[in-house]
Amino acid sequence: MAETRNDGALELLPDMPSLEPAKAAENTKGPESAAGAKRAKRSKDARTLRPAAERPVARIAVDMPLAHLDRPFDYLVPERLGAQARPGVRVRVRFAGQLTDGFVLDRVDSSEHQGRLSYLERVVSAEQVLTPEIAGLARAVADRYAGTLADVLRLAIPQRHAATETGKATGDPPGASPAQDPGGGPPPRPEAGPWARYPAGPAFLDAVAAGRPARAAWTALPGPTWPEEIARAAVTAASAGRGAVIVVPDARDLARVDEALVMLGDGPDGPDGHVTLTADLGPAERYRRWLRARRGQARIVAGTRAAMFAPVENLGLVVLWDDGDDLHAEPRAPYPNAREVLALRAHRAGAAALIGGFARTAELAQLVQAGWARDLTPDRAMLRATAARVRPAADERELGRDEAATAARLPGLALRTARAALETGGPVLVQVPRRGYLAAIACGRCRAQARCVALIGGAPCNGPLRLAGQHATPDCRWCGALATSWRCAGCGHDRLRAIVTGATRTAEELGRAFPGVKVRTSGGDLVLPRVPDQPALIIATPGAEPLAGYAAALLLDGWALLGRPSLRAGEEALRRWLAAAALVRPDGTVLVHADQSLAATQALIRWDPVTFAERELAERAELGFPPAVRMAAVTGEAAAVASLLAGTDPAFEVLGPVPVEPAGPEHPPEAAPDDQVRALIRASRARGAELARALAAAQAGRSARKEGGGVRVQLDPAELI
DNA sequence: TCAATCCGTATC
DNA sequence: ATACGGATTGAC
Repeated sequence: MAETRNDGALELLPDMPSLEPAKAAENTKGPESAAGAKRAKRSKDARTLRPAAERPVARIAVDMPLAHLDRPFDYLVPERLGAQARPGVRVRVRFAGQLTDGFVLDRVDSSEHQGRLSYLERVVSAEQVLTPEIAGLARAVADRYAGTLADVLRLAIPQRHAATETGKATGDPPGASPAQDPGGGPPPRPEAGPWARYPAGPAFLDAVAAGRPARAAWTALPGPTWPEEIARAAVTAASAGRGAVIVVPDARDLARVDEALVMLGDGPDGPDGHVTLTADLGPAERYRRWLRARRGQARIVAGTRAAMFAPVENLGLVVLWDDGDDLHAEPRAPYPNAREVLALRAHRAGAAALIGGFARTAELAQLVQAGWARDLTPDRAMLRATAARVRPAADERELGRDEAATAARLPGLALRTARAALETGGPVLVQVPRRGYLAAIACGRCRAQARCVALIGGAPCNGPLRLAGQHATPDCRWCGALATSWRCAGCGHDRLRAIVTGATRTAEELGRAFPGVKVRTSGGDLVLPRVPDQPALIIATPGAEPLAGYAAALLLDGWALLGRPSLRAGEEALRRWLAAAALVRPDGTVLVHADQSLAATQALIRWDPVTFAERELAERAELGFPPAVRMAAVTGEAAAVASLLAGTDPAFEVLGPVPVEPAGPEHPPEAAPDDQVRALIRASRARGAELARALAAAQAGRSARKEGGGVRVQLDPAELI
């Protein structure tokens, strides 16, 4: 594999002649130092070891987090490891005198390196865990995000579990059952199933079956069929002898995709079957499943975020469900997003891509606008037949201005809608943005928000108070202190009123409004997977909605979703609403409690996420925000950020730096350490790669000069404002 | 004159 | 990050 990279980082390094290690031998009688040991080891190696006859040089990706050392290093392969040290295996090498982990990227005839090469210390295992495809992808992801290959490889390759490699620990001899033969003859036309409901659905499946790299920006029809649609696409790829990678936001979605794959006859762990990967598997099980994919025993890998790097053989399709979910953003450096990684991966591998959900992100709209992906969306007639009717709960009480009044009671229309739906015999979903009882409370007289007066280091904590139940004592969301005998700091009043009503309180109120109707809550620690299609009120926080065929959904407190101080507030609100509305039967009703003049509300009423995303993209272009442009966030101590900015091309537009979130009413002070600043750097999309390269070079320079203070570089961070 | 310490540079 | 080599200090 050709491990080339754009060498912005290397240009900063002085081109020093290598040291001749010859004089090392003279010094060996010195004190027993590590250095002496290293020299002794090296010269002993040189005397006793011979390089392998075939391709004696191994190019190694060393597990070294330093930005200026992010390049392959060459080692000699000793004769005894000649057969084992194949590309992709884990090795131990002596690097700067230390034994370090690494991967063999390639075996070559000779090295460009001027100095003398060390020998590989040992091959950890013969398993070729780093495939050429993943090695290339990891390099591309590191470059895209101004990060290091070592960081990406740590995300991509699970920890080794030695016993699992031999199969002894699992009692699961690989390849024990006979494999069905996928080859032979032209691919039969795949059965479209639910894809027949999309104008471009059958054509997309045909392309996957034929191995063409069709790339679809998918808007899923409401209802429970999306897992089957994903499974059909994946099975189509597998039947054509290609691999498929499916990434979903969480374990719940994964269970549904898993179920759909089984339903289509793709048994888990079976030959040519699929495996599922989640973060909560133990190291042994995780490695076992991952190895099944790597060894070509499972053509389909479905999993959460980290599965985006799963090494399936002969990749033919990548699938990403609900690409707007923030769980798709990796929180560890270099902070890659599953959508970007899978798009990059499909592009590099010549694989098809199926990316989307009920909603559409501005990022996916951008991929369509750029011509990279094509719309895979239902037509209006099919939508009308499938989606529930959405109505706004126009609110007489000045939405948003008097938050307390808005949150305190349910709109009358919502109660009437729920009552009518319950009479049809189905469950009613009530989506409430916040969990708990009262998530925020205020003085009953002057309406100032109730805040914590506990002293922390001499200063009042000032955190927001909440109420865990009707008769509970208010406690602080930041420090947890109980506010016994609370009194308003402003006016001295001692009665509280609600500002933000949570799911628990809503459940309580609905229970009173509908005596005799079963009320259940789902959210937080207790998520109900599914509820029966019987009259009941199901109160859920966004993302925790139990599966059911709901007769109605009430989407409450939309202002709380839309009012968040985020660039993506509208997009996120629509995404959560559509996810809930998609669970409602076609003849059911959805009531959205939000200002109907807002674009997100309109998009829900018309069930038109595509136009909304296009408009969102146009607005971001006007504001100069991603994905219309490429943006980097640089965070750290003021001096460190300044030095990094000094090391990047002054031609890029720099916003800031500004102090990071001065401890404000929204976040506890600990979340924003003093002296942290953040700068944003903006580049046109055309210069995006250049920006990443410049930032990587600046990081390399800082690392080479051992400048202190970490600087976090994030490209296109999810939350800009 | 020798060793202890600091700096700069390289890490195959 | 270490780990070196060479320069620089400081005490005999």
